[in-house]
Amino acid sequence: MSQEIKLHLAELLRAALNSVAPAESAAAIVIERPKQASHGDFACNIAMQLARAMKRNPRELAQLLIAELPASPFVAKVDIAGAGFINFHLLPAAKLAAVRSALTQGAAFGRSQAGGKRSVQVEFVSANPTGPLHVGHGRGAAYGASLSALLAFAGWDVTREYYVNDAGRQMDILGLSTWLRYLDLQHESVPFPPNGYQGDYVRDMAQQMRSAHGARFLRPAAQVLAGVPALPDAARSDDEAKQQRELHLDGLIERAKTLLGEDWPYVHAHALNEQLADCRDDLEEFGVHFDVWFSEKSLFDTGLVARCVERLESAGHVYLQNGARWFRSTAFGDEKDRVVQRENGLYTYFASDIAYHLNKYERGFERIINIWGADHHGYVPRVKGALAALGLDRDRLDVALVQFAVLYRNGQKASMSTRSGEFVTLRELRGEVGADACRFFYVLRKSDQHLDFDLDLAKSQSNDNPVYYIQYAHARIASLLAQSGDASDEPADADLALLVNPREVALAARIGEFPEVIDAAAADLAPHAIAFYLRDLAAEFHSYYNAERMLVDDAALRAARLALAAAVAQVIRNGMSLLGVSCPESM
RNA sequence: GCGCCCGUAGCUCAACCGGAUAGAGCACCGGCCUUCUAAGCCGGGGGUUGUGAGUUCGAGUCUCGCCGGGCGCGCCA
Repeated sequence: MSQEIKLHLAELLRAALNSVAPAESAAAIVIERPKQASHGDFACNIAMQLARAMKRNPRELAQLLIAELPASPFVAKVDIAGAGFINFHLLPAAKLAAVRSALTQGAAFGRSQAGGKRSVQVEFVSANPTGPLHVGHGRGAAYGASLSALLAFAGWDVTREYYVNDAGRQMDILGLSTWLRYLDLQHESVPFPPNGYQGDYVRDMAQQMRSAHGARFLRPAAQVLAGVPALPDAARSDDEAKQQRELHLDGLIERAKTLLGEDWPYVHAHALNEQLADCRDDLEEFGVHFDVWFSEKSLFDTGLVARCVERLESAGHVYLQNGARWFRSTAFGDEKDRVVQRENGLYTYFASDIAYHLNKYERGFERIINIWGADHHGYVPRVKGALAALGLDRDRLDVALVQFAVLYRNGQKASMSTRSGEFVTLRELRGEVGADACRFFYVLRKSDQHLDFDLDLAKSQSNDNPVYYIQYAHARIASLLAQSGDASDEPADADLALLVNPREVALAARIGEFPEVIDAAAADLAPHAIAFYLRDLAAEFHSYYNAERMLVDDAALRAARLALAAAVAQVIRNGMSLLGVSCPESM
């Protein structure tokens, strides 16, 4: 509704401009919402914009424009304010119309065609399946899920995708760790490497493996260590010692592959599948769904990584140095050139990532959005550079960086160390504060801002908690509607003209803003704007509810007020569902 | 050292891509439950938007310097 009004007002001004200043008739006319209610419902700064070029006083110019404005069935009055703003005040009926729209359109109210059914891929979380998701992943999950829902609501054809890093050394380490714990269970103990995965979930997998397969993977401990470089003294933390620990780990992986032979892929896959399944369950319980789980390994299996590097090479963007192949990313805006194939012949993670992005383009997405942790920001120029080098339009890719979330408990930072498996997992967080509060708190900040996650606040069943504040408004309305129970209160039939109270008209106008909020939030990739809007809407409703009685004796007025309340509830449901937060009928 | 991001009320954050008197929540102070859910409402104090300049009708927003914080600068992923 409000978009149509905006267009309508712009047309009125365009007509006025044509007669006042034909030379400037092509000027951009921007209609905006004033912050202050006394400045009307919409405002335009065109008079100030043109004042200089036309050498006129802006207020005078505004006066001339207003005089030439065609009549409108929506506008109550137009006046000049400040330095030359033209302020439009709408008739109450124009604002109350939003109530009817919300009720008739229901769950579709606010939906927009802005995306034009264009395809967009949103890739998010994509955590290594080497252990439980932690609270940092949770933020990416919440943001990605809400953003995806928002884009879909705004008319985009959205594909939600998780990139599974199932090809690299980290997965080998997980497989090895699981196998060593498995041997341990069978009393073939090898000292567990300090840089292996220490968490209890690894022991759990080992236990499962033994239950399912008995001694199938059992090998003598003495053979596991044969020929493996020794570990340095545990107390040492210098670079050389670190290097030795990595060599030790690589040696163990080699031994595992040799000793297990054809059984190694099974152990490897078992660990991967277990972790992936766990991750998927975790996310499902968080209300986060994916359409595609894309395997990094498949990029190697299909030869796309190799083809990709060849394609860069034949385009003249790859050179050989010290036995490695380098992509000349500096030619495309990166700080330094990057290795794509190492001296030992293995491709780097960067190489498979280029292939992955090429694959995204080949699948025909018109737009690609990557949601990455902010620590990857330095990675953006090289990926975009590689796309440009492949002759692709790098601007089809947007990278949304999500800053870290820091948990606070009793005003103290909660530890989040990944060492020795002692991190706060997403599952623990959900268990402690609940999925609704989690989802809401995660998106209550702009994604590129650091997030201080106050556990005590998120948990509190009190008026301090913004999640409940909005849910409470919804529950109150549900209660009202349940109590009316009168056929004559059917909201859709109500005579909205009876809503003459300024609070009621203002609340209706707020409802009418919802479609604009959706479009703006989608354009900015900013679901937090929905959370802020819903809080404002809830506040305005609570205030109205306290000031006026809804269930009055006058049946017609009662129906009108219930219609207004029902419309508020509908908007709350629509907004909250985009954020993945429930709307209880009672609290 | 170089690059990117960020400094807004005591705290946590908004501010419709340059607009009007910079707004919310928490915390603090004072009021409102025999009537629709008090997880609510009403009122109050609190700011040189880190800092210095510049751009213009107009700057929290754009440009540059400085101060402070975060992240990144591997033939790791």
